[in-house]
This record gives sequence, structure tokens and C-alpha cells, in this order.
Amino acid sequence: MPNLKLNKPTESEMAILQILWEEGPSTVREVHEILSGTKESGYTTTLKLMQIMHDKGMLSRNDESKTHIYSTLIKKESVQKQVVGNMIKGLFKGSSAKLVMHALGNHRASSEEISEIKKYLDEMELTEMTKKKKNEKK
Amino acid sequence: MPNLKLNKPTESEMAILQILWEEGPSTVREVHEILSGTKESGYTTTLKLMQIMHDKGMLSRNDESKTHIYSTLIKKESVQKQVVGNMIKGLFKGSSAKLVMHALGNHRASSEEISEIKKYLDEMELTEMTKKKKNEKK
DNA sequence: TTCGATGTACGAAATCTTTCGTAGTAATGA
DNA sequence: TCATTACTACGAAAGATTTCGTACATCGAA
Repeated sequence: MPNLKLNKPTESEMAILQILWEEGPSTVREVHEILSGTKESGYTTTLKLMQIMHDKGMLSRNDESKTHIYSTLIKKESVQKQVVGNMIKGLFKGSSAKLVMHALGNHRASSEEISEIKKYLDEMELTEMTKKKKNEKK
Repeated sequence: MPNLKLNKPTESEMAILQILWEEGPSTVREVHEILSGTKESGYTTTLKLMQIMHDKGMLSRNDESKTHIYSTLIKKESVQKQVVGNMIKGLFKGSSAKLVMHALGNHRASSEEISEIKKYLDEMELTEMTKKKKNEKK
């Protein structure tokens, strides 16, 4: 039976989750193949890892055919949110702006992306203003 | 003698580094006190952790007086860079813009911060344009 | 049908991290 | 001086994570 408590994924588990997010439902072999690109390790290691993740309730699997197909049950968004949140809290003193500028400074974005971000910021400012107006009216 | 290879800090090590970045050079007692705010654990645990970090070359210490004073040897910036980089690569498909919008979406920034970011983006666009011009001239 | 390739299951070793107990030492004050 | 307190040092247990070997099942081709 699946373990109830949903612990933070370990590092190896993260690697596997990322592959499944990217590739969609996959077999152990497929995941292992990709993993091998980055990291030396045996097939049964990947297998065991994915079995453990399944036990923990992180992955579901379809075992109708001999070769099982695994899918992630963890939402990418929730992990993103958690990781980004921790980072802002721990490494950037709670300032998302600090993180943002750090990220942009070290990982140059294309000019399309830059204008997309600016548009996004404009929207944020707008909704901020309307909120203020509403409050003033009260 | 200090260990040469500089491995990625573990989670407990990160907690200690963050305290030292925040507080500056500190004694084990001081670090432990702060740590205790968040997390139950004995004094000697913190001591041992910091001794290990010292062995690994992550921390330096002044042991002129009986009570040693530890300082971090790891640059906050380098860890920020590393962590942000991994995150962009692994969780945001290499797009810093994705991370940026995610961060802003979940951790609202003040309007001062927003305009600071916009200024920053303008500058980025400018340097981007001058670069292009130079290339055209060639 | 037999062999080899490809799977799963799973125990247990190896490794890494965290935690703590105990021993010993210097400083402090009664 | 002697007890108490606050330290460091460090081995070793406890816990967590990762790795792998081995056993066994299934499938398909010779």
C-alpha cells in the first residue's frame, strides 16, 4: 500500500521526476537511458529508485504489460513553488526581486523574454493599483 | 588538514551557512541558538557539524581563545548562482524568464521592487541593442 | 522447446548525513 | 582548592539514500 506522508523528493528522485515531467509516462528503461547521459549507474538502481518512489506514492504505474509504465503523481508546479519559496526565504532574504535579478544577471534571457517579463510586471502594477483604488473607495 | 574537494553543502550545512552569512563570524553556541529556533537538536550536534564543515574547508575558525569563532569560506553568491542555475536548468527548461515569472507570481514584490526590476530590464535591453549594432557594423 | 534478452522484485551492502554520548580541558567563583 | 559550568574533540550509533547482485518470470526467435 502506498505510503501516506509525502516527503520532499531526494536528489535522485528529483532527477527522475524531471525526466517524467519532460517525457511523460515512461518505462524504467527509458528513464534509465536518459539518466545515463548524466550519471553512471546500473539499470537496477534506477528500477529500485522508481519502485521506491512508487511505494511512496510519488509515481503511479501501469503494469498491464510486463514492462511497466510509470507516471509522476507529483505536480511540477508544486515542487517549483516549494523550491523557489525555500530559495527566496533562505538565500535571498525573502526578496523575490533579489532572486529575479540574480537569475537574469547570470542567465541572460532573450529580448522576447525580456519584453514578456516587462509585460507581466506592467500587469502586476496595474492589478496592484486597482486594488489600492478599491481600498480607497471603501 | 582541510579536505580539498568542495562538495555541495548538505541541507544542515546550508542552514549553518545561512546563519553565518547573516550573522557574520559566530561561535557554535550562537549558531546553535539560532538553529534551535527552527529545529530541535543537541549542542554537540551543531558542534560536530561545524567541525566537519571546517574539515571540509567550508568554514575557517579563529581558535585563539577557548571558544572558537567560525566564519564561512563559501561565497554566498557562488551558492546562489549554483542553486539558481540548477533550478533553471532542471525545473524551468533553461528559461530564466519562466523562473522569474514564477517567483513573482508566488511571492509578490513591492511596487518599489517592481520598478527596480523594470529598470534593470531596460538596462539589459539597452546593452543587448548596442551589442547588436556593433555586430552589424562588422 | 530452449536460449538469450529483457523485465520485475527485493534483500542487503555501501555510502552519506545527522545525532549524541562521553571524555577531557580551561575558566570562574565559592 | 574544588565544584560547576562552558567549551572542544571525537567515536560510533542511528538514519537516510543509493547502489547492486541475484532470483525469478516472460517473451520471441532460432
